[in-house]
Amino acid sequence: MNNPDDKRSVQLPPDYNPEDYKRPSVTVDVVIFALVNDDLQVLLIKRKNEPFANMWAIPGGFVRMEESLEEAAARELSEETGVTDVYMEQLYTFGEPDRDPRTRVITVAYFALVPYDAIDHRPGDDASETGWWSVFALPELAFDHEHILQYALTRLRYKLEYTSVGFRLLPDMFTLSELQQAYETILGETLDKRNFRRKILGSNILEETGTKDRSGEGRPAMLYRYREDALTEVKTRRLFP
Amino acid sequence: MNNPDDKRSVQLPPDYNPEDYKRPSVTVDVVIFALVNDDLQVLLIKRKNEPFANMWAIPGGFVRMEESLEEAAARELSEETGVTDVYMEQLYTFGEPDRDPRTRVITVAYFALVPYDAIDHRPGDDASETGWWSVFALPELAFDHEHILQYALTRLRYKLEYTSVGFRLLPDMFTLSELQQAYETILGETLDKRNFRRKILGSNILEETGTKDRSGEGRPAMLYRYREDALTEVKTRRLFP
DNA sequence: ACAAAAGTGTTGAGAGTACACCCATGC
DNA sequence: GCATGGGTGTACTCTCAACACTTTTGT
Repeated sequence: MNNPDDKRSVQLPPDYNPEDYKRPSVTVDVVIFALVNDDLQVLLIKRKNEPFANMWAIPGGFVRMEESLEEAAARELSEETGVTDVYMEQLYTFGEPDRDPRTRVITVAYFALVPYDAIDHRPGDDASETGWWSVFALPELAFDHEHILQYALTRLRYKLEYTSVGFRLLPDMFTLSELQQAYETILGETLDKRNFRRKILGSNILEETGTKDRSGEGRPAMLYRYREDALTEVKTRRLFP
Repeated sequence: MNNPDDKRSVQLPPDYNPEDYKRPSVTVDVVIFALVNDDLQVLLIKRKNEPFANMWAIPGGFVRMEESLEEAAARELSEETGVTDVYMEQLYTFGEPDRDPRTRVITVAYFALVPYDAIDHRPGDDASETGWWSVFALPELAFDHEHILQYALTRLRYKLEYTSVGFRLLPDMFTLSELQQAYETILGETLDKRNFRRKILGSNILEETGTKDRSGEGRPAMLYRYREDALTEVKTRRLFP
């Protein structure tokens, strides 16, 4: 895999044209969110090379010439987690000239919501050290990744308020209490159980599975799943009628 | 430190592959909206060269090595309209490998809202033919620009529903009827006058200028201006309490 | 005085919010 | 039978949406 950090000098190709080399590099970075034990965490990679050696960074890499940005982001996600087919959306493109001290790098940032139980936890193929970090207790991050991560977190919270993507962080089947717990963890506030259930069920994005969760201590809870045919975006009240 | 402008050698990844080494070009495209005679229009440029010669396209250009994406977008806007300091936001980054048939071009799209009276209408310095086109009657566009433009229009309408950026298309001072007319033009629906005024004034983003518009036929209307200290984003009802 | 556009309130409906108790199961 | 979490309804408040007439000016 391309590691944007390991670089060495080579002679230029024969069809060298100075104009071609004044192009910025383009990378994709993917902020990968998951819920781990009622904590919202992100996957980070420990850098091995300068600059920012031994600091943590958001996973990412160069966009290849033949792949789309979405494909590049999905590839990065898959390489790090083994997961495909999860919720992912383009976040923003960061392109300050000095964000990478070596050269001009423009990065198209994505964020992904991954059910923790779907993640492949075997050591990464590129032997790089990865780790899950709580968004509430992050290490110092390389480049402008702190900024990107905070932006992603803001967007995730905002998105939770007017859509129902929260369940994308849960397993295929889940209880309403688990879903409510997820929302409370991410939004950082407690929600009323009856109102929460009324709104979620009223938005019609979930369906009962008919089975019940027997793992807990008290009364078994109905398991729900996402209705594939449902619209994720729940229309909120508009500013203008 | 590596010098990105070094013409004799460049830094490459360890698993160097000539295909990977080619970098995509990065451009910014700016969808420039203005209200012209109660019509929502965009500024387009007629292409003179292949591909898509003689077709219309969204103004844009390469990102220079020393400028940020925002600076590049502002520069393009200024070159085409002479306008600075208007509302502009990043829209989305489009990077399908085949969107430009010549080579890989990733474009960071912005959209700008320009008061029509602020536009410099002298012929462009680069002698390229530019024109304002109604978004409701567009010509065939080059590349994937039709897609970008429709995306921008969707975003603008969506944004109007939960923020109050509409007045960014109007002169410094404007009447509430003009503002309502702007919203109706963009959203494509009529709005109730009393409810509109109550909401706009209630959101506290405007202030009276104390002067009145004497140009119309009937009763002169109060002129308002944007309160510089106001928050543009009006908080809407959330999905979860 | 009349044409033309500006400006102004009220009411009914629906959604949001706050709040407390019974139910099903395992041990 | 008790501990544990699951599940349910109602009343009040507030925002939204629909609706028509008076006021100010120019001619």
